[in-house]
Amino acid sequence: MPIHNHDIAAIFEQVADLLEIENANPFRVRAYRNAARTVDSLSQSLADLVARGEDLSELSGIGKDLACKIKEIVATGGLQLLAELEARTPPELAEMMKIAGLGAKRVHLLHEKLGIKTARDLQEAALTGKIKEIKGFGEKIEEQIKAGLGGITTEEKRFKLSTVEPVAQALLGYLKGAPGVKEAIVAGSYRRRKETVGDLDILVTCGHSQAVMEAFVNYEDVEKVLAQGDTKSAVVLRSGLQVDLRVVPEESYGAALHYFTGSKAHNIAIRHLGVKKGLKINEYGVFEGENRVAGKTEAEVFEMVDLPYIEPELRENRGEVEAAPKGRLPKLITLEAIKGDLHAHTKATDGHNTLEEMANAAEDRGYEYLAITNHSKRVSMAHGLNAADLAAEIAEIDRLNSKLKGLVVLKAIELDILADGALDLPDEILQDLDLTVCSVHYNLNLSRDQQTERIIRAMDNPHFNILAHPTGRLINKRDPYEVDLERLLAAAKERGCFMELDAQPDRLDLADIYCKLAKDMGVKISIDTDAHSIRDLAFMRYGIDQARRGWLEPGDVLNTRPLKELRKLLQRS
DNA sequence: GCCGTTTTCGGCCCGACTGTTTTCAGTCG
Repeated sequence: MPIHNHDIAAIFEQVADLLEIENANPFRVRAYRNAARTVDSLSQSLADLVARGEDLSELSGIGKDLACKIKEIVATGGLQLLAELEARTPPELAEMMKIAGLGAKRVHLLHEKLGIKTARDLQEAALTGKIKEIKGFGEKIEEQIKAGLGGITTEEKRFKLSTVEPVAQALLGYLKGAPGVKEAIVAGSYRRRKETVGDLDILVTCGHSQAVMEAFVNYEDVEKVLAQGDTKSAVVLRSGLQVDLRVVPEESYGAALHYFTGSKAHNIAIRHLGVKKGLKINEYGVFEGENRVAGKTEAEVFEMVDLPYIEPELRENRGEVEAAPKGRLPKLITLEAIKGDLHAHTKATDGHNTLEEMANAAEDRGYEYLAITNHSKRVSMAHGLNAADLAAEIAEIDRLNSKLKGLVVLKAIELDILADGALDLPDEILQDLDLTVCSVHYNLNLSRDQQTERIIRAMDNPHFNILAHPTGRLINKRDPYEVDLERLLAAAKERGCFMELDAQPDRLDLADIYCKLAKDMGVKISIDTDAHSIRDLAFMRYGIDQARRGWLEPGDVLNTRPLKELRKLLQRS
């Protein structure tokens, strides 16, 4: 079983939790949490890096000690330190920290004073009223614990960006209508356009904050008020989505927007630059001693630490803070740069619109081209096309193209990559196409090596152009299949193939960190909607969001090319 | 445990709200 970066990050998080409960040096705890974050957002596999003998202490937040620990985890699957911690401190205590109101200190006290080791112990203590008798605890905290115990096993709930968007926009509209509100904006991971959002952070400037806070907690969709103060309130909506509202003075708007947009790691890096220049940076501004020297706009904040403006999508502390002063920030792709969509279905298989309807909708979007990529025969569930069906579709597209003025429909197909790496239609028919997208739909459970080799074998076919939804993941539903993306990218580069960024909000596949890896390795990405209806063509903007998070510029993207140039790029060999 | 054009030792981002308190610790983001 290969060790994933995610597994290593989880072990470091667990170590951090247990150390914190043991009241260890808080900076040591932070070091483990920082390392977990670094490891989790790395696009290359640590197991591979270890195998290649690379120096892991080059990674930010990883020193000599943690580099050794990573090697230990890769070699043994576990960590001696964690085993020792778990022998001293019951691991279930770490789970308890997920209960609202319980942190490391209180969990430690529960263990020390009442001998609580498990969630069951905790429940019993809460029900028999023992908890409120501990000094520092009370009635309310005991109630919070009782209420929180039910949710202890559920995983951290994150909502898809596309799910949250209408909720956020409705609430934002409501708040903009509240008395005295001047500016209102959603910050946080929503503004960074992360594929999933844990909660909403809304920032408001206004005359009198109390009226806004009142309006906020009385919003019709609010189920529970978690906190209500003069400058900060928090609620849970009926959907379970938590929303935090912050009110700041106008002169602090930029600093607050920067602060609440995050990410946390980015903010820490920026503050670190501030500290070096003798500046204090917080949500109210940039301060030199007592004097506010900046804060009205975000650009001012960056300027104070000698940086150009950094786009929200880049603020993950994945190199943007280092790249910015060197003038090496990417000029991120925008929706307007897209000249066409290279993955779309029609009624001929599992789409909902006809060829002509799809073409007209694409033309309405101002596209130069649209590739029709219906499923091939192996995907029988979607009534995949056989060679004769495809021949008929090609003829139909030719007829349509002779009528169309502003748009060219490209003759294409979404081929299934069979378990042995063969493509599921004969080469004779494929040579009549403008391009192919190829994807894995079945046998998702192969080993990492087998899956990688299967796909590379498919790329060996000269008709293979674009690997569609390259990891097969469905956000919050299905993990990516095991595959060595770095090898796939190297193979694609060698053969003149491309990777898709599938813009379906359920997929967003490739993920941001792999888009950046592809860019770094010189493999172009095709941002496609995989549309099954004319409405789905609008998913392109989610793909753009993800591409921007992956540092992609127009030049890194295949379908920013005019048709003539696109055709040239699709010619292999 | 990490990190270094002030440092290889001594720093490490910062503020709001809540609950249990009589001035503050803990939690959270």
